[in-house]
Amino acid sequence: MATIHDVAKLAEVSVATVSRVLNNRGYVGAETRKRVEEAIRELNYRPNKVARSLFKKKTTSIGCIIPDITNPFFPQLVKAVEQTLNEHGYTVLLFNSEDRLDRMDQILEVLQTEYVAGALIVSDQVKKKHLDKLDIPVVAIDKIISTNISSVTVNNYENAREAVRYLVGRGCRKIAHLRGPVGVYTSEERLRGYQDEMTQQGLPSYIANGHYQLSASIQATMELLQQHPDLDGIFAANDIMAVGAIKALARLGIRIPDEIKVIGFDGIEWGMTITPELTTMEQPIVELGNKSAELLLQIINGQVKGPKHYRLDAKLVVRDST
Amino acid sequence: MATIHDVAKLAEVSVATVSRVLNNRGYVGAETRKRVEEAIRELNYRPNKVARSLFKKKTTSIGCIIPDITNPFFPQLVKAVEQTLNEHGYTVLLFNSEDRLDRMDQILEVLQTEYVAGALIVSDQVKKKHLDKLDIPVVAIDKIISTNISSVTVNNYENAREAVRYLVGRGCRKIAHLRGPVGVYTSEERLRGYQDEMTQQGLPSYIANGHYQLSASIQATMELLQQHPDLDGIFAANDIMAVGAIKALARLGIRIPDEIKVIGFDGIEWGMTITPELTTMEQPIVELGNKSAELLLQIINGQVKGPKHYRLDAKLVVRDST
DNA sequence: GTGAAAGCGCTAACAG
DNA sequence: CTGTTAGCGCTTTCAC
Repeated sequence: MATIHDVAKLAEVSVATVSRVLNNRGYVGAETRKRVEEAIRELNYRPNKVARSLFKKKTTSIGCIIPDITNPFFPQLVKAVEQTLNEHGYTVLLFNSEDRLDRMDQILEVLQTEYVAGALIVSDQVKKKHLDKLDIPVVAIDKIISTNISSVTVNNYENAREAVRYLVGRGCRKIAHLRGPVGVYTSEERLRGYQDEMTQQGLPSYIANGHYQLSASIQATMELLQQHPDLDGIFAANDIMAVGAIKALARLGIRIPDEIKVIGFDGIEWGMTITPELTTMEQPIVELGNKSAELLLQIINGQVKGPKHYRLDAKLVVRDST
Repeated sequence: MATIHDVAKLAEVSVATVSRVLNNRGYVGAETRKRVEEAIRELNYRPNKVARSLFKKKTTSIGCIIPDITNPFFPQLVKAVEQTLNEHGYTVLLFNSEDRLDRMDQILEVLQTEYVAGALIVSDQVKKKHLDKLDIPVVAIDKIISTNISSVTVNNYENAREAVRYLVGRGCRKIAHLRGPVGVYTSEERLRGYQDEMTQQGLPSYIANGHYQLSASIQATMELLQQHPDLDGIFAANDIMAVGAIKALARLGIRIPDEIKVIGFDGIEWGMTITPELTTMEQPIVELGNKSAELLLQIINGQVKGPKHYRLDAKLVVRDST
């Protein structure tokens, strides 16, 4: 690998001049610039990022922390994030935290000593105090960590109400909710949306916990129907649980959507592969990823002052389960 | 952030001594060591990785290049890789290449200038010559790039034959193969396995291309059955296509497994959520990821000389589709 | 306009 | 056993 010195020697200038043309900063004579560019090409020179980082105390890597890479929602998100970041010359350092605080502490320390330029965090466990130690720009995705930490989230509450309203509009009156795990931001918001809408509609609530998981939701659905055989609608807080519900209903021999209608939340591809295909509130995952990455970049470049909070909307996608 | 100088000053020693206790290299008096450790703790000092990397010309990041993060197979792989690597103090730099060569060139250059310690690559496009430029250790996963580049793969050929044999054992005689994309290593190997086994069994072959994709495989299955209504078995080269086949069969009103049996290849969770649940050749994904990461680490640490090639076996998992 | 030189934080000879 | 020193490759004052 050629260094800046090699280029300087070949172009018969000082390293300072090479650095100037590299960064397009300061005055450089047209003649000189040409000679330098020539030398760069000839040596196939690429500036060493590590050396640059040491001086700048900042790399072009962005830490991206997600709780569970095997949940299909996150890879899609990461893909969008990665795409935007790569376009701007940044690189993604990926961390799978399992949303465990001890892992998180480790990760945050790594981010610090690796001089990452910023971090994108999806976590229910991280609180403001954890982030206070580190002084790099952060954007929270999908959950709000604190009002003074920027975020891009989905309108879980309102969109959940919309899902319920849709079911009501399709004639459902006894609608159960398969809720996600306790303490998880999105899960609590969707639950709140369900409850408020049911109350406003003057309808009774039936709630079971499916923990955002397949097997748990199958179990939960079974129990729900045992206790309330006359349910005519299920609003699952995510698609995986909706798939579980449909699986349980199939086992019980209950016809969808005739006897009972099912709607999910997320919009993962998976929902389209089952029979009947799943109606769902589709999250704008790509937009969520792009927007978060762009916002972070803006903060890094100082193009934006205080914390910003964006809220995107999920969109109803009607398929065969309703 | 405290630097090594701060520690040295507080402990009243030179930076060299601090460096020695940090790296556990060279002689350090017991008394001195204690004072240094004390100072480190007091200042909550963490060595700066970037500075260290600049000197060593090597970071503790490992580049991980995968073709498609939205294919559930890869996130599972990345998770296993990440886990092993993190345990050893390494960090994952993730790149989604779409398996496009132009992206790949960019990525390889980044790996170079970022001083990554090594790379894990899943790609059908990358050839030996691309990797020759860069002189960092590489392990190819899931595909063999060249005999002198280490690899960890799955026994696609033999395991495909096993899948076919199983179908034959269950009484199938007219077995079609939904093949993956042309030119993709795993896809070609599985196709070869299918063909050889069918020939040996003295059975006729029926092949359609599902491109490893859901929609394409639905289409392909429809056409297959239109031309050969008497098929009694389908071996799909991956689970996604198997899911597509099952979906197509459902539309055609063909009963599984009574009229036709379906087996996939991969073992992704998805296969368990559809009805009927999918029989498949389950790949040892976690082992694949762990093994690759370990091998790479060994190469990095010089614990292993020439290129090594490991081949793991997929395992038959019988569920309801056969 | 351009160059010399200091320094980012760390490691590894080389002395002593 | 411990300290001094010279860089790793780059950027940025500060002179000229």
